[in-house]
Amino acid sequence: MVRLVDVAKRCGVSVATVSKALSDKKDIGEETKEKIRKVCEEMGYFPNSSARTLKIKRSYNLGVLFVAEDDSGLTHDYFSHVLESFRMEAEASGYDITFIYSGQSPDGESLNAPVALRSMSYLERAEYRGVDGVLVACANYYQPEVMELISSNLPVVTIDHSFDHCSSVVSDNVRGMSDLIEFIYDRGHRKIAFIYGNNTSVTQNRIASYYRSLEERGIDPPDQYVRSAVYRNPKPSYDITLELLDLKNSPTCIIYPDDYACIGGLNAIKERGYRIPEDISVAGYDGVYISQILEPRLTTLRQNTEEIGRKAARKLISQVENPKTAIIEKIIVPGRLLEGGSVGILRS
Amino acid sequence: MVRLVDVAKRCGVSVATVSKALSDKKDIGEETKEKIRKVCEEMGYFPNSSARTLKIKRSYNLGVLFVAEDDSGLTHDYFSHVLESFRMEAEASGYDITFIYSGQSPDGESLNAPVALRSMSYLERAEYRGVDGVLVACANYYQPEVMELISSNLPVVTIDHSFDHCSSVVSDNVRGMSDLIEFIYDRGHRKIAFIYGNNTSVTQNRIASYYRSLEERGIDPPDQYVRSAVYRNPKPSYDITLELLDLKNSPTCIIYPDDYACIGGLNAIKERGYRIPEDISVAGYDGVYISQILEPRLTTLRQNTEEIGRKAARKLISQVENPKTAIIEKIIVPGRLLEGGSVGILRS
DNA sequence: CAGTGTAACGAAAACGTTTAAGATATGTCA
DNA sequence: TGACATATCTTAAACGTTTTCGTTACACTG
Repeated sequence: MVRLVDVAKRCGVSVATVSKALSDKKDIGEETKEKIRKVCEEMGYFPNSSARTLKIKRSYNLGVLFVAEDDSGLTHDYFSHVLESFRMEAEASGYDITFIYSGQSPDGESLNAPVALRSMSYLERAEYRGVDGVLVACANYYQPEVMELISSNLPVVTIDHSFDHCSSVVSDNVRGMSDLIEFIYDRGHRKIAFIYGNNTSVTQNRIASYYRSLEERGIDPPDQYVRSAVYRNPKPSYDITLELLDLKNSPTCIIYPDDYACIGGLNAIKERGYRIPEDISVAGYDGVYISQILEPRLTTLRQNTEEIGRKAARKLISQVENPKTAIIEKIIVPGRLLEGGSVGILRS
Repeated sequence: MVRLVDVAKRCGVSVATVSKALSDKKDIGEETKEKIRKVCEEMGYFPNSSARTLKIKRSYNLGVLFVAEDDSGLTHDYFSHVLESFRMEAEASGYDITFIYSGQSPDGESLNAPVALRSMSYLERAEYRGVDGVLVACANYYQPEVMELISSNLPVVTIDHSFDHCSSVVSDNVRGMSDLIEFIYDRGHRKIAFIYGNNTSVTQNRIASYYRSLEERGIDPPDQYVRSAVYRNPKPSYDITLELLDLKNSPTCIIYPDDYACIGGLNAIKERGYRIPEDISVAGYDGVYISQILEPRLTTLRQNTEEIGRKAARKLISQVENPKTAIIEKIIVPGRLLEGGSVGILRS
């Protein structure tokens, strides 16, 4: 590793001069700067981020806290897309990304681990690594550890959940659901069931929007039409779909918690020998890749994960760089309806 | 942030003593150690990783280089599972994870970025952040930048590609393909087509194993049965499937590059009005989640992503911690055949 | 009692930066 | 010409650790 002192020697100046030249301070002569830059290039100099972080207390490193409900972690379709986009935007601004997790090893037995690495909380971990800010994407925002992090004075941006003391980027679930209902209603459906996922604010918004959108159209769905299932899990949706199909007054369209759960429904429907969309219509949510390569393509609401990730990165970075002036706000990102072919036109 | 000097004052000892007590050196008295540990706990002391890294030149941080062919990055199903498992294992050993990427921002215009952040190569980035080792999972291992990293003296473990000067963890594609062929053959199929993906060593191994497994059974597949498509892309597989179905001597079973591509095939088959597995059989590869919730479940070869990620982490960490004695090796991880229901029994 | 060994701790340098404060030379102005 | 401002560079302290090398006190040995 070539250090400041190496290029200083080569240039015949002090390390301070080199340091200041590189950060373009105005008390260094222009031709000196030029020469230093040239030599740095030649020697392949790069600053040592640890030394730099230690001194200026800015690491240009962002933490990412990712705890999905089912431990799916990175493999979660929605979150991984958000993260990828977040990563790219952060990258473009010169930030690196480090995962944050509590260091509670199974046995506390990390033999070679750094000194005193008893389990840390998320916040402690973030401080230990000196990250400048943290992106929190997490199913259960009310864990004490998560709350501690969010309530700290570290810049934090949350995804799909809002607190009043930190910024958030949320997918517009209210609008998403109403778009879906509108589309389905316009195709003649009146008996629309909704199977929803785990209890989160996302789910609550979708349920509220479902009821409101129907109400606006003079529809009061029976209780049996609104059922609880599990995100990304086809089995509960499969079971409930069978029950819905067996109702005396069965729905003509079923909305699922997400595209994966929807596939459980598809299987139930096929099993009963019904065709989609001729005999019954279905709609998913998320618009994951798979939903658009199935036949028929799913009618679903694609959440704009790129935009969510990008805006989250921008917001977080702006908070890091302008701690005084950055505004705490809730950024709502609309999705887009993918028509697919799983919702049929109903005439009767 | 509470520092060493803070707990030193509180304990009435020097910082050196505290530092040594925490790393359990033998030249500190037992009761002193006990007291220091207690005070650290009370005050919530954690070391500053930057200072520590700067001094000891070990960051307890691992880099991850992820470049998929199609820029899917983290959203790549196979890699994201490997990474998740890698992360968990690293976490259990007290290591954090940071993404490595070249810092070439679109315009080189990261105004607030650290000093002199012109674009760095992967290696430079890794050195800049001081990571102890790097996991490389990447489609194109022959990019100069990737080669530079792999050829450096930084500990590196590669996934699904082997070089003789660094360790690798690879999925057993030879065995995987032969297991698949064996299963299909045993169910009576003799006309087995193989649509393969992009040209990588993984693909080459599968192709070779396909030919060899058939040869062992006295089968010499016609050239039209072995076709080139694209990983994770249903369209080419769709097109080729139609062509295969239209052959005079059409196959009774088609093996696809992966489960996603297989879905393209499924659509083609449905379009022709054939049933699976009654009229034609199909097999995927990977065993992704979606493949097991479709109806019929895909017959596919599940790659053991957890094991691959875990072994990669163990290997990398062992190389980091025992630079002298760690063995450079190629670790081969077998997959497991998932029977599914997409390969039927052929009698004639 | 002089010498030696050992246990327990501290002083200080070092890691590679940044930056406040100081130093030097040069130009400007009254 | 002396005072002062300005431009350019250097010195040195600081960031929070780790670790080498002392130092001190004490016990033991012959």
